[in-house]
Amino acid sequence: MRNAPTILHLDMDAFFAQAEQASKPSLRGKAVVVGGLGPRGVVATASYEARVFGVHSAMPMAQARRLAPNAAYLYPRGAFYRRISDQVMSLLRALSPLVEPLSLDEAFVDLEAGEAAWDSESARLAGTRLRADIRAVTGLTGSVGLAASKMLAKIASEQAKPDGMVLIEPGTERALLAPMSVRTLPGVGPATGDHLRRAGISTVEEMAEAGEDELVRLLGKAHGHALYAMALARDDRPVVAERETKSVSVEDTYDVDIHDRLRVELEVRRLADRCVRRLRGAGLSGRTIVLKVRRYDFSTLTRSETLRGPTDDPVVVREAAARLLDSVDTTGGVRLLGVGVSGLADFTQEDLFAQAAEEVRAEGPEDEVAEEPVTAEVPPVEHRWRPGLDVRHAELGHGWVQGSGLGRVTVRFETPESEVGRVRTFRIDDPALEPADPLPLVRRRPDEPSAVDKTGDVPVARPGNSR
DNA sequence: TCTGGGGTCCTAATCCTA
DNA sequence: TCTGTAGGATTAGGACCC
Repeated sequence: MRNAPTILHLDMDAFFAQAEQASKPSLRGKAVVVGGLGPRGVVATASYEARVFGVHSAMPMAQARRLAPNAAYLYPRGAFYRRISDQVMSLLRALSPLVEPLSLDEAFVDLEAGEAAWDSESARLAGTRLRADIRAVTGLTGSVGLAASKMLAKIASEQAKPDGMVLIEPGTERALLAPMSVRTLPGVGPATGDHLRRAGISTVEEMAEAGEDELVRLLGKAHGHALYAMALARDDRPVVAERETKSVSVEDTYDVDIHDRLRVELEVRRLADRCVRRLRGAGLSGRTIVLKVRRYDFSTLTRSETLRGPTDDPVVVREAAARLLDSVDTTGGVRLLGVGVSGLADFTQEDLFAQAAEEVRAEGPEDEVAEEPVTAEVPPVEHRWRPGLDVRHAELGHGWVQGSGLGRVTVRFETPESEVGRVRTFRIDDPALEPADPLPLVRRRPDEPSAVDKTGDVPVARPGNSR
């Protein structure tokens, strides 16, 4: 492990919720919950104002609504968040070539590799500048952790939240970790946490005292060794810039359980097509097809089949998924279906099954179905006016959907840079109203110096919308 | 109103093959 | 040809992460 705190972990604060608040002035300072709004949705992100009511990620949306009935509930806008994420990641890559994104809103940066920092002093400076740059470019706040290892940098950013920075001085790590809950360590979730607690181990110190052999006995070889090292604050994992994809999958949870076997088969076909579209979009093909079924009682099973060679042929994936479904009993109903492909290759090999399917197709008339093109799915009408979506009205300009139902849609007309806007209600088929792209959160004038300018001073952060 | 979606990694059983 | 075995590949499930 290095002896300078030059690994940086960035974590955007309540990212989705904060982005929505920055985008919609009327939501600033208010409880905002982003997630699935259907009957089986869960919370993706809750703003800090919503967390006061006990709402947190992964909580069933129904429970969140009971706890915070007056919060704003919004659908996630993935493309919008991705755009902001790209801006943030660019700022990180300006610091170092070694940037490891963990998700849209989190990443590790090896500052030493980028010669952006070499000791505590320079690391602190880099972190401070980065936070200011993120604020200037995106209008949002992120928290920064600095330490000599990934694990500690992540723990530091957790402590820094929201909108802060924490640096863990080398040498102080073990003392800092000792009193913390075992759940602080990466890789200790609910199951492992319970397991350890039943063995009388609840703090990191107790873990270290238990010893490596005992942890291996309790948790298995890989997990035991890894967690013992973590408990001693030993973590040599490097920051890895390019992690290649190992699998591609899609899944859907249905609002009500599906009982009809034909409908189940139809859904599996659609999922297979969607999965292949994603696979091809990434320029990949794969050998192993996986079917996932979650039954009415939440029991989950997977079935997989490995082909002789990689494929990205929708017909081949559809047929494999259908074969796998044959071995699954779906009486009683299913709540979720999923199709995935693993064993990926970044080339597309003409595989034998695809060839066979091609030959059959050339002959029989029943291949109308197999010929069905892999087309984009058109969203159902009721999803056009999802809460949170940006819209544009011919006369009233830019706004967002506050709610819809009973043939009406309620729109608030405001933009990231405007005052809190007014609300108007329209018929859902009003021709003056159409979906719109999100507006940028920070408008950059052409003459404004770039926030990434290395020689310039730290840009002045914009006022407002901190969370 | 119980429990999303997209991933990764590990383990253990079983099967195949040398 | 029969038998035993070691090791890799496949399969299924679970834990964890954001």
